[in-house]
Amino acid sequence: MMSKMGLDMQTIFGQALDNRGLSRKQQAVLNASLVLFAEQGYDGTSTADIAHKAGVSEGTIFKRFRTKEGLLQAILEPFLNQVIPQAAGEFVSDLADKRFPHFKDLLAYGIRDRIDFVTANRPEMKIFIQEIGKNPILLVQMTNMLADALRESFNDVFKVYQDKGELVQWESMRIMRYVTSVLIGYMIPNVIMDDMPVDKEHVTQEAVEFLLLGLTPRA
Amino acid sequence: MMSKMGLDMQTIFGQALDNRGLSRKQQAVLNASLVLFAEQGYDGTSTADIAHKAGVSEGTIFKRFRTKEGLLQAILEPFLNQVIPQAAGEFVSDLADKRFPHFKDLLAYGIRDRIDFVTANRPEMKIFIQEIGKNPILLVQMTNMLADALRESFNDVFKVYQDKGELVQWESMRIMRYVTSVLIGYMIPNVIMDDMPVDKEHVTQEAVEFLLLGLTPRA
Amino acid sequence: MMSKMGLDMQTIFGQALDNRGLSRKQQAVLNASLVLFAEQGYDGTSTADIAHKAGVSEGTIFKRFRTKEGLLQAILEPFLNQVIPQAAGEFVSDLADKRFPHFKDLLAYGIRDRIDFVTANRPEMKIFIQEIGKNPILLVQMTNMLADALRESFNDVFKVYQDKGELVQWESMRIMRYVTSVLIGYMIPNVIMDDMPVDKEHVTQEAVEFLLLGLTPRA
Amino acid sequence: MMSKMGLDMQTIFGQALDNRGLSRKQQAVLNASLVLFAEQGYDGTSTADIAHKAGVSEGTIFKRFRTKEGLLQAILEPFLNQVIPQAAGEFVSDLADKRFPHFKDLLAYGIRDRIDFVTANRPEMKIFIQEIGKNPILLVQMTNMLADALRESFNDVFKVYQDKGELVQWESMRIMRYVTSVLIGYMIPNVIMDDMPVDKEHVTQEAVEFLLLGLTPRA
DNA sequence: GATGAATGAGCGTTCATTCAT
DNA sequence: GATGAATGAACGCTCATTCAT
Repeated sequence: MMSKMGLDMQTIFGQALDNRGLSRKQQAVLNASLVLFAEQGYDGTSTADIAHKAGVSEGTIFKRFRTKEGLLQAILEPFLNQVIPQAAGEFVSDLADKRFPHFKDLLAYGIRDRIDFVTANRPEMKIFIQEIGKNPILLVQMTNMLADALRESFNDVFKVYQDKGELVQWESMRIMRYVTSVLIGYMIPNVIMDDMPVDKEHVTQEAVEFLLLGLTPRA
Repeated sequence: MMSKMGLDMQTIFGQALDNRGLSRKQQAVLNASLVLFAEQGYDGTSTADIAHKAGVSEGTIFKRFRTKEGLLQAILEPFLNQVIPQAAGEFVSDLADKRFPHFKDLLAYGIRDRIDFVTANRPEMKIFIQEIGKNPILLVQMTNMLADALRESFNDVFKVYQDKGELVQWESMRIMRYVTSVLIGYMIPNVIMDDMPVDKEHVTQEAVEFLLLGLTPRA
Repeated sequence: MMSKMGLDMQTIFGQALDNRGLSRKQQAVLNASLVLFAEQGYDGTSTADIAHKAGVSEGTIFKRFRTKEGLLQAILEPFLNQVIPQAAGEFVSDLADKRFPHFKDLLAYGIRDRIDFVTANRPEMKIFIQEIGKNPILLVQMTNMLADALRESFNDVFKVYQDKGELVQWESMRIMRYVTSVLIGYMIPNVIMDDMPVDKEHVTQEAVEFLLLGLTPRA
Repeated sequence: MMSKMGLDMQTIFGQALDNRGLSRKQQAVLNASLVLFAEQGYDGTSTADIAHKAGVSEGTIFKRFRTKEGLLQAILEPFLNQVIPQAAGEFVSDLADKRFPHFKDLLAYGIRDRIDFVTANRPEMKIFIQEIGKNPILLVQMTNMLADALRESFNDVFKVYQDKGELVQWESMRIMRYVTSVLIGYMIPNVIMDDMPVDKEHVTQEAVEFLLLGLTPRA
């Protein structure tokens, strides 16, 4: 299901591809690209590398994906078509549905959830981060889209706790900025380093402790 | 206004280069590389691009810097081994010298100062960020270096306010993590986008408000 | 006339190449390299020259041969490891099979045969000579290889005539040294100069006359 | 003193240089070139290598020698201006002066002498051999010059022994060819390999034994 | 006379892309 | 649809040569 954000990736990437309908070989190409782009970077990976790892000929890559850039898009497009709905619509409605008794509970749940999300999408994250360096517009577009899509939903979610006096009366995007910043601060080394595991409970506990302090109004 | 720490990167960087006896043309090569690597990435910049922008022949680049990689190192090495440690050391001793009456004052001063630092070193920052994607060890090295260099100093600085009951009793690196994360959250778009200015006072005021809340012990 | 030893280098060389599955274009690359390396030397020949002469793109060279050095090896390796040992082995067993009545006959036959061999492999010879100047170990390796392979065979062949009193009682390699030296003395200008023909019968007659004198025991 | 052969090197090399009158730095350049060209070949040696080994600037090389090719000429020209006179005029008149009682004595003396000569000029020899591969005309020119210059002198020297019945009645250049070929056969590995010493007495004894046999008329 | 920074043409090599099979 | 040989433009880099000091 498409998120209600109506996030049209065509807008970002032009000819987005429907990855469903890919043959097994084409899937192998996509998997090989994902791993190699994440490991060695987009520029550091040759189409010959990809073809070899995927066990196909070089021609096969271009038959389907037209250009090397098209391969990158085929990787990032579904990532952005799921990341954004999930990080946005599903995530926030999930939070709303849960009707946590206290903001603290919501925070802990949300942080654990996002740690899982990042962990599950590490290669795509890494590729995305590297691409942002070269194409910064990606970052702004995604940020703006997220902001537009989530502001109202988070307004609603947060209002409950703000009314209870459990959450500062800042606008929801400012609150999200701090939560996100702290989370990123903990996760960046884990995303960038392939072999650095994350202690989910420890991170969650520390982050919640700090954020709760910073986001709870003083008496 | 530049921070009074004397954090003038032009000065530090310039001296480092003078020490190497770089000629005007080689300086031009370094400047062109700095701009182009930041704008288009290392891989996206050809040595012909650099030579053209610097107004020199391609041979001139290799005469002094041996390889394209050597050019990157000539940019990052002084940044990592001289600029950052020096700036960090000066920063923390500066904070200690100032003997701010309250943690709030220290926080505001420090944040403004680091915004200036980032602003003054935007191209190097951007190149560094991009390189981290390919060579994650850089990140670990820098983090460890800074942690080793600053832990004790910050322990001392923070202890004053912790004793006064103005600062939570966390270890200094944890406190720094949150300050840094929040600051990075505000500055990343500014570093990555060439043309996105930062509203220093607004960012300082917001960040201080949140961090003060999150780092002040509850009654 | 080609020697009946079947010393058809085209055949041997060609098979070696076929075994590698070289396409027609790659064959053209090898042929062009052979001619150009012999004419202008390895260093004096650019890969662009080779590509142009072979009627292929420069990329084609590197697809199969990896490096320019690889091209040289693809020429010399079969020459050294297949052509020369095979030719040497066939040569000596051929000499043994013929059971010439007198050493004089053997000498004349062998000299004519080796003149044919050198004539048929002039380009490879020339390249090999030039490479020896840079990489002298090649010479030692080949000399040792030939010595090991041929000593005993020549011992047997020569013994017949030594027992008859037609050949001095020196060890076979010393005898070979003189035959080879004289032959080389006659052939070197022919190998080095592209357009200098050799008068096979005249050389044979002169060389046989001298060698016979020098290798026949005095009464 | 110029040899009486009147060997005008100008003819071969155009602008031959008078190496006398070279400053100490220029001599250092020449020495460095000699060693490096012999060690790594002409193409394998850069002018930067030479300048560094000679302890001068690159400009100095070109001030005096115009081009890298000019350096090669400055090395080979005196070699050819001494080698040829010495190998020719002085050598042959020396042989004549000695008035050896038997051809055998002349042969032994001459071979020892040429071994010494080759040993003393190994680097130049090696460079010359390498250059012949690229510029075969050098070989023909030198061979013809030697032949023209020496034929009559050797005719005279050899006639003494031919009249005594100690030497075959071949023309002197044919006799020289065999002596030279055998000597070259023994010396080539020594010239090409830097570290391969030559057993002068052993070589002399073996070579004389064979050549005497081959060049003495049968009863 | 000597320097060495600078040059720029040319090199070997890579690689995304095409296309005949 | 898949192949992989072939392409050719572009790359990083070398090096003989020049020239202002």
